[in-house]
Amino acid sequence: MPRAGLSAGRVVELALDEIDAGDVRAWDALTLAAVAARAGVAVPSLYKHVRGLDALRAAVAVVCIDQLTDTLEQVSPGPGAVRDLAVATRTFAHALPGRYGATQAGWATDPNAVAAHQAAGRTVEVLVTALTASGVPEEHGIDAVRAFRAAVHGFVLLELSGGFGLAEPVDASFDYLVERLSQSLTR
Amino acid sequence: MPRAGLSAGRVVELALDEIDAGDVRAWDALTLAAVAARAGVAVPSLYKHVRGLDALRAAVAVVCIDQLTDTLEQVSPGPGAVRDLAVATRTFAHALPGRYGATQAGWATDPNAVAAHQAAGRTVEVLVTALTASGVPEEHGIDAVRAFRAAVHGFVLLELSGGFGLAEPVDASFDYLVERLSQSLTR
DNA sequence: CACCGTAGGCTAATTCCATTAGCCAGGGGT
DNA sequence: ACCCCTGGCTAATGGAATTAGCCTACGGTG
Repeated sequence: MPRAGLSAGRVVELALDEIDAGDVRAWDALTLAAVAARAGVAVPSLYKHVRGLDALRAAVAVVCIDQLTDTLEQVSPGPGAVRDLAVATRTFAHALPGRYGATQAGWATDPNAVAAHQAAGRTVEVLVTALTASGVPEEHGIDAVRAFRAAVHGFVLLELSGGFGLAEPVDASFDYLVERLSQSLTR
Repeated sequence: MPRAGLSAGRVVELALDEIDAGDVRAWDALTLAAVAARAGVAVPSLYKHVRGLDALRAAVAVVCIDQLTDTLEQVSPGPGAVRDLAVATRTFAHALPGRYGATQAGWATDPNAVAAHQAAGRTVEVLVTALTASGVPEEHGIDAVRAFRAAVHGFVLLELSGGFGLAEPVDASFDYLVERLSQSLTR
C-alpha cells in the first residue's frame, strides 16, 4: 500500500477544501468520512494526524478566523471604516460561506478550542483598533465591537441561512443597516 | 406491553422538554433517542407519530417560533418599542435558550419546513407592525425588521454561544446596542 | 547494502444514531 | 364476544466516530 503522504497540515487543508465545497452549513456538516475520502484514505488513518473530529474542527476554525482577521486588518482606518469593515466581512462570507461558518460557530464553548479562542481574540483586537481609529469613542471600544459583530454577523447569518424569505433586495437592507450602524458608532 | 399513550403532540412536547433541558446547542443536538427515552419507549415507536427527525424538528420549531412571536406581540407600540422588543427577545433567549435556538436555526433552508417558514413570516409581520407603529418610516419597514433581527439575533447568539470572551459586562453592551438601534431606526 | 524501528497506513470491532420492515397485542367499536 | 386497527415492539441496515491492534513502507544507521 503506497503511502498517502498525509500530515496534520494536509488534513486541515483537505477539511478546508471540504467546507469550501459547501454552504454555511458545511461547517456543521463536516465529517471525518468526507475528509478521508478526499485524502483517499480510510477514516481511522486520519487519527494518525489529528486527535479527532473536534480537534480538526478547532484547527480549521483557527485558519478561518485568522483569514478573516487578516482581511479585516487590510481595511484602512478613517471615516468610512465601519462600512468597509462590514462590507469586507460580508464579502468574505459570500465568497467562502463554509469558512465564515467556521469563524463564528459553536467552537466558542468547546473547552479544547483554546487556540480558536485566542484567534478570535485577535479579531476583536483588530476591530477595536480599527474602530477607535475611525471615530468610535475609546471608552466604548468593546461595546462598539460587540455591536458591530452582532449586527454584521446576525445579518450575514440570516442572509446565508435563508432567514430573509422576502424578495426585497438584500443588498439595500445591508446598506441600510451599515449606514445606521456606522453613524451610531461614530456618533 | 402497556401502551405509552403517545401522540404527535405529546412527542413534540417531549422534544420541547428535551431542548429546554439544554443550552442553545440543544436544538442541534436534539435526538430521537433522547425523546424516546423521555417517552419511555423504543426509538422506532416514535415513527408512529412523527415522520422522522426532520419533521419533528420542524414541528418543534413552529411551536418555538410561535411562542416568540406571541411574546413580541405583547409589546405595546410606542417610542420605546424597539428597546422593548429587543429586551423581550433577549429575555426569551435567556429563559429558554434551546427554544430560541429553534427559532433561528437551519430549518430555514430545509425544504419540508413550510410551516416553520410561515410561522417565521408571522414573526416578521408582527415586527413590521410593531416597528412602523413606533416611529419607523413605513418605506423602510422591511429594512428595519432585517436590521433589528440581525442586530438582536446576532448579539444574543454571540452571547449564548460564548462569543463574548471578555469580562466586560454584557448587559451594558446590549443597552449600548439597543439604544443606538432604537435611535437609528426611528430617526 | 542490508537491517531495523517507527510512522503511517489498514482492518476489525464498538458505540451511537436514524430509518425501515415486519410482527404482535391492547382495547375500542360493532 | 369478536375483530381489526393502532401503537407498541424487535430485528436489520447504514452512516458516523472512535479505539485497538496489525503490518509494511521507508529513512537512517552499521
